Amino acid sequence: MTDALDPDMFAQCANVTPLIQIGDKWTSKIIRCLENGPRRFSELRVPLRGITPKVLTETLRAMERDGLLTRTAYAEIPPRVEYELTSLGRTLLEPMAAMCSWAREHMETLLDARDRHLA
Amino acid sequence: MTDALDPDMFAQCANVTPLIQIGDKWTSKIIRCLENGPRRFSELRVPLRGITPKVLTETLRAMERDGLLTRTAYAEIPPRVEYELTSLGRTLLEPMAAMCSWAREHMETLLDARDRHLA
DNA sequence: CAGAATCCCACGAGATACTG
DNA sequence: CAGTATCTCGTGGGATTCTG
Repeated sequence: MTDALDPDMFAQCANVTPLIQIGDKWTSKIIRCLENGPRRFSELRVPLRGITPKVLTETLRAMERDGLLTRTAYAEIPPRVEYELTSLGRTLLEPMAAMCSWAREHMETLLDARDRHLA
Repeated sequence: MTDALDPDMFAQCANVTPLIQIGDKWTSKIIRCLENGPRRFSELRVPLRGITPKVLTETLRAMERDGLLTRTAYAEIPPRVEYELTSLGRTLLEPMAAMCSWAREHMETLLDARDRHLA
């Protein structure tokens, strides 16, 4: 059902994230990663380009605490843990879509203005 | 035309801002402050509860650089400076409304989950 | 009034190494 | 594989003081 995450799925978002953000630096990206179903810890690390395990753990714990996602650990070897958006977490997809839409429409204008100001 | 800003206009947003944010800590609040027309430096300081002049200046300069607002200085004594949203800046009002709407609907649920997790 | 100049600090987040 | 445990550091943002 869920295909592998695109390693470059955030390549275009480099400038967007600092301007419009949900939660901390990584929260909104994690939400997008979980949009199509549960994902494993290692799976998330791929598109989140070089996030350290420590920071990923911290972020996931905070999101779990806020009821945005659930953490499910399977007693297997090797261990497997899956993260999945809750219904509350999924409600964030809507405002996020609005922000992405804004970014697609206006981000270039903003970056142009910024560049012009450097000259 | 524009009434004075409500000093407590952000009283309810204390928990919302850290979760959903545009730009840095103050940007989204400044946008709201300018929603109904131009405002002066001192006028902005009121609802922005204890923002220091340095930080306010930095934030306004960054927003000006990004083309979100314009700065107009009048050669008077005492000096008067007005800040006003550009059309680009006004386009942010729409995604902001979506986020505020989300907050109104779901923030309590989130804070409940957070509280429950502390127990 | 609208800032500029300094000084300062917490904390988000990265690097690195280790483990059940 | 899915984390912990430390250590470290940049910088966003605050406090304070001064000025055209």
